[in-house]
Amino acid sequence: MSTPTRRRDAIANREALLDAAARLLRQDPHVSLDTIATAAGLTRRSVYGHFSSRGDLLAALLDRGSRQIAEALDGVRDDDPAVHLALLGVAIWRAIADVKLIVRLLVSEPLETRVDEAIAPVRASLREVIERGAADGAFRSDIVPTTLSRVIEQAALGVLDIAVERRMPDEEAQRMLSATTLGIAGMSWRDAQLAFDRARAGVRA
Amino acid sequence: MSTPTRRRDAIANREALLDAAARLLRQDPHVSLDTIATAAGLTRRSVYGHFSSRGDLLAALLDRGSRQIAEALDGVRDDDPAVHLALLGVAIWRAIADVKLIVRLLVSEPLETRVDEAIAPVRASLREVIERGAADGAFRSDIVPTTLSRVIEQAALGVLDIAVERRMPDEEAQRMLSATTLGIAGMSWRDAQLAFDRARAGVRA
DNA sequence: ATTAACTTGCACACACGTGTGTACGTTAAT
DNA sequence: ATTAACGTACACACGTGTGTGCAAGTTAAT
Repeated sequence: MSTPTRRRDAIANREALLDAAARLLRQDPHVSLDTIATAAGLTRRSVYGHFSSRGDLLAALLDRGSRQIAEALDGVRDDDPAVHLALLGVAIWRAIADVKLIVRLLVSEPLETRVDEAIAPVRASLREVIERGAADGAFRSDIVPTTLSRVIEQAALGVLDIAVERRMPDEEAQRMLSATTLGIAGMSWRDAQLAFDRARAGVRA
Repeated sequence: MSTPTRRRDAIANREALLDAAARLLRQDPHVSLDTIATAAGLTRRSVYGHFSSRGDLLAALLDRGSRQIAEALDGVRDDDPAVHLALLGVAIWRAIADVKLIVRLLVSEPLETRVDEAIAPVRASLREVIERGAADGAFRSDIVPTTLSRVIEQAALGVLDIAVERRMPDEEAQRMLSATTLGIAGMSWRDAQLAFDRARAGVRA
């Protein structure tokens, strides 16, 4: 038989490991496999039944995250740069949870190139909208788009930290994310609010 | 003699250790004492001549940082909340470099209470100016000051990361810091620019 | 020049994390 | 009910980091 006959409790455990890893790595990028395994209801030994090494687990986490991001990125497009940026925040809000920690791993793990690959589409989308907004006067033009998008990205991760830490409801987290990104982009908070509302209206429709 | 006759190369080495620790811990909160010692031009063994343990070194770093912050905080005051916030960023730019990493250690090290104590004055000052700005209409009022100041704090740390990583000149880093903080606070980027320029003029005078 | 402070180099014990092996239970498949 | 997949419990080797002891060297003091 060519069927590897994967048992369904096994794939559930694999997901549980990835979930636990995502949650714990967010707090400390150096959590031990033992901690992760225990949190997932397994033993450290059995982790190696799913992943050949620690790095392999991280790589799997990265894959899952980037796939989620790619999905979230679909359908995000608007002629108004402000609305577009707000949409970007809303769309990514859930997807980025896993990838957030992966950015943190940039320093400590030897996965830099793969991480860059995974985040590249988001960065590209962000830079594009920043440039467009600067061109039509909605966003600031005193900071080069490359730098500005990095700052926005970093700040957005910070907001996510706070949102997670305070267990904010989705709506509030999204509003905060939009307030932060649009604010750094250069908009006054009243204009940013309008853009966010228009973005939500568009999503709902 | 009650004089412990501290040798001046010893106190220089102690400073070198703290400097190296500040620089390296910023990149990775788990750097080994060996790495730190070598970067400071010493041996791991001799570290224990200055600090009784790893935690003791971190505590010393924390003390130095909070003292620097307290100094930087003096003389930061302005009737215009926007100018005040911009001034805060400029004043803290250098001082916060050491403390930034200490915030990161919040997770992994058992220094939480001391860290909170060290940062408390900054947070208080930040919250005060946020409230004042919201009251007079310069800043946003759709987010509670407590949350807003946390977001600004987090974003400012992110900007510092980028500034350090890109080796930005002081002037640019300060401008970016002000652009970020004032932007999240709710100002349009043109208004924020004006406030920043006024802040710099005041500092220069 | 002599003393005391400081640093070095080596040694060791200890804790913790990773990766692997093996025998023995459990659980999902057919 | 039987089989194969999966998990557990114990084991070990290996690497890395911490904290300590001690003898010998180097450097700043007086």
